[in-house]
Amino acid sequence: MAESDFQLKFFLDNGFKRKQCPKCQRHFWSLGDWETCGEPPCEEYTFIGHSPMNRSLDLHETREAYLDFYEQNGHGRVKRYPIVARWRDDVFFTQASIYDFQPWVLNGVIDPPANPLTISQTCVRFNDIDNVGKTGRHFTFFEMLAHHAFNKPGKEIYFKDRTVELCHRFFSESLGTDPRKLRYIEEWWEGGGNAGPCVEVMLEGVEVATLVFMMYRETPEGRMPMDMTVVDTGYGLERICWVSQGKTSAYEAVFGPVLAYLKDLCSVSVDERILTEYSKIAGAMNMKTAADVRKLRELTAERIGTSYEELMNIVSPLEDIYVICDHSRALMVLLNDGVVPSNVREGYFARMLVRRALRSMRNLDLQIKLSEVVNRQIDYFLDIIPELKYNREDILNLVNVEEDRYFETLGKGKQLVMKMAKELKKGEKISLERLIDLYDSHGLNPEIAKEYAPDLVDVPDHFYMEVAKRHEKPEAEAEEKERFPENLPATRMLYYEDPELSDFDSKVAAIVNGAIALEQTAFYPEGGGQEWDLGTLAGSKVVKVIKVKTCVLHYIDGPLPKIGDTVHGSLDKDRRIQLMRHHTAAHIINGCARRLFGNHVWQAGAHKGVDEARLDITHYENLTSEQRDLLERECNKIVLQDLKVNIEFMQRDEAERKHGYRLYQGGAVPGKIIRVVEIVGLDSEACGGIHCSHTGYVGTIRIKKTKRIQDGIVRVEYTAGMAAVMEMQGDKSILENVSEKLNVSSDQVIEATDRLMGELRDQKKKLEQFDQAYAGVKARSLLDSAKIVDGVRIIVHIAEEGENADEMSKLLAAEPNVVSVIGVLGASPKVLVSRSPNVDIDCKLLLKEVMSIVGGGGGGRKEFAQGGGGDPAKVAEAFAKVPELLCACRP
RNA sequence: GGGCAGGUAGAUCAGCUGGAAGAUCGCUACCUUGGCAUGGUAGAGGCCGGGGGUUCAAAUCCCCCCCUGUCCA
Repeated sequence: MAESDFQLKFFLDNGFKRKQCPKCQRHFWSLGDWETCGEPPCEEYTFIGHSPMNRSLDLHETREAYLDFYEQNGHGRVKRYPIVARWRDDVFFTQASIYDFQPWVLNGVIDPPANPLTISQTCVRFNDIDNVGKTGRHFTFFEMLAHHAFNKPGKEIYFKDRTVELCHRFFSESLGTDPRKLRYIEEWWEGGGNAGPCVEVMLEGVEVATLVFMMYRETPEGRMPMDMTVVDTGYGLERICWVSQGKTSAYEAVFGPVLAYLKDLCSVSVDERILTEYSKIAGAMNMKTAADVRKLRELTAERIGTSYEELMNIVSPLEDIYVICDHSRALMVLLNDGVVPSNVREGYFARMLVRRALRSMRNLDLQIKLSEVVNRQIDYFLDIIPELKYNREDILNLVNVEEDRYFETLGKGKQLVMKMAKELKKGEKISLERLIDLYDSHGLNPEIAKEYAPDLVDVPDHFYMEVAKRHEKPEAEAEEKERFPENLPATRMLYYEDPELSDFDSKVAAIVNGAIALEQTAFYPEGGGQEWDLGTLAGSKVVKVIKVKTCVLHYIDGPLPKIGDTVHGSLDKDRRIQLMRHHTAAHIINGCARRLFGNHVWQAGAHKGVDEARLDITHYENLTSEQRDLLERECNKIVLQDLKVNIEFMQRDEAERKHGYRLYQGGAVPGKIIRVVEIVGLDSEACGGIHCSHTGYVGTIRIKKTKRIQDGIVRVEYTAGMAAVMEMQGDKSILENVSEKLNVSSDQVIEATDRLMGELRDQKKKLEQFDQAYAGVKARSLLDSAKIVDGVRIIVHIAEEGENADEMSKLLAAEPNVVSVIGVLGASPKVLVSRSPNVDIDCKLLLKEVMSIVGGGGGGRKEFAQGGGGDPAKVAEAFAKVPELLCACRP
């Protein structure tokens, strides 16, 4: 970072002065005469109770004011991108407006939807979730207002000067802020592999915007200048709204009717003075643990001259209300954009929101369902996120399902706590170790555990840090990806122009990493879960075809041609057709599943091979066999209706207007122009795959099996076309085979199998009965011929074929005055020693003596012992000595 | 993707450092009563998630897999 980075013409021409903050040492620019940079903790909030703006705006008005201003100033207004960043594999959620354009716009693959552009991007961040409700300014869900400009060489839009000017004019002209109140802090920004100078915009103690000027790229060789420089701004919608209203916290400003509703339900009254101080101190604090929160409260209590407890009584219900507002809002957007709550990945965050919100509702003793709150959020956002209208029912259903699941978890947790309580000694408490266990393994947080057992649980301040410690582990190393050179030649994709084309000629454009890049190709590369085409190229077999950016690379099993050679390519047509059928079938299944089960159904992954294919969909429970068959019937109805499949390259805006965000099923590429595959009346997806022109061409669709591969995701295994026929024939031959073996006709197979299984069970039982009876007879005869020593019948017996030694041993011991030693010969002999309860002999000792002769091991109790191993030939010898050994085993 | 907990009768769960699979509820039949609630007696119901290993012997110990729950990214 250099001083020259910030010597902007705009600052210099307009009389801005550069100063250094004496507290944080950073430099800042302002028209006003300020001592410090203005950012907490160097300075406190100064707007609460008296907004610096000339009008008070609610959330929606603030957003509109912003977008309108930039639209008036030559920016294209762009609709928000989904909150699930499906176009990226490095993050789950959209966390900033620039995410919308990474990596595809920034790396130059596609053009931005407008340039310059303005957007209000829905974002969600979970790293500060513990601060939500407490600091007055942290949210999980928020909107980032932004204006972006992408400057390509020779096609400059604007950079630092214009950016700062626009920002300054927005606050001063549009919102009517005294321009002297704005302070611009010089900073440096790094992230996502890019870097550059940035300016933090401070207003009355609040950072209302950050203006980033991306101009460097981090590479293994070091920091390099970017070909394209980017204006990346971020304005906090919620913060601007807050400042404009001058309320005690951002929550009071942005949550609107939902906050009013909850306050009304809980009948909380607010002392503005307390909240103002609380908010000011919170603004200056960095809170990490429960102890920090307590410190915040103590400081506030001290400042306003009240006790900690009194302050708690006022503040904590409000905090819970804020949490509910925030989480219900975030949930609404997450669920609307296709997240299904689960225990992994994106879904976990939705689950976390539900559970945390429910916990707060519990603290407040609210007797309503969470879905009721979400429902009100939907009302408030209906005009901003129009899809909510269609998704409302589904969103509420998901919340209800998740709420029920949480109560199940709580129920189980309660049982566990009760069990632990029983095992504790008097005066003992449940250890920290076990509390962490309860939370980490069973989802029961210690606050609730304390509710179940108030006297047995102490929750330490550092509890969640202890949990975090458990998860500290060396990170798994990332897989080394194959590197390709920059600037690969773009390939003309003949498969899009004519899907029927199977033979073509092309010049070789380049040889890259042992693969051929052609000027044009009919070979479809791996993509969208569809396997690549096979065939021949330049006289050799094609092994693999992939796409890197806009270049298709062919790997062949043979000598490589030279650059500039003209080569002939020929596809395996049958394979291509089968892949097409499976791909179109995937869209049909996806569309039907959504129709049948709800709008939360999205594609979560897919694979289309030749013999079989699968589609993973988001859904909260596995399909029943009835649902599976229903889905299969619906899909085949679509096939029989022979619907038209339209494929069209469209302007992104137009495509979204026509089809909505449903387009982005398989990881959408946000470009200016997208390829839309539309099954008329059923499903439209942005998709690069090769498809059938009509659904009838797909042929029969068979849904083989559905499986819950993880919480929230159901895998649908299916086949279509010839693969389905092959499978049906396979099933037929299995049935034939079985009916032949059972010697019945195929429609009697079920009956015959039932009968057979019944017979088997009866036989088994009869055999057991016989076994028992035979053992009884045998035992009796052994008793009759037993040697009697001192009134005790001593039975020493080597079991013959068919005798049940276990049973006999048991029966003998049930008679009075008996000691029995039974041996079973075999590769490894076995010895059982038992006695009547009234005989005082140590069976274990006796067994030990016997086994010391035979050679194996054994063990047991005084009443019964068993052992084995050793030499079977020595069993008889050992048994002959039993009478004398017996004397040693008397007490 | 990683960590942790769990999988035993229809349900809820015991089963300790390996040694002959249990309780409670529910189910069936019978007894007690004029009938019901109930009480009593008897009975049925188990590949101890699957596969491999150690051992004379595995529900129990070890490894792999499957399933469920949970926490973290």
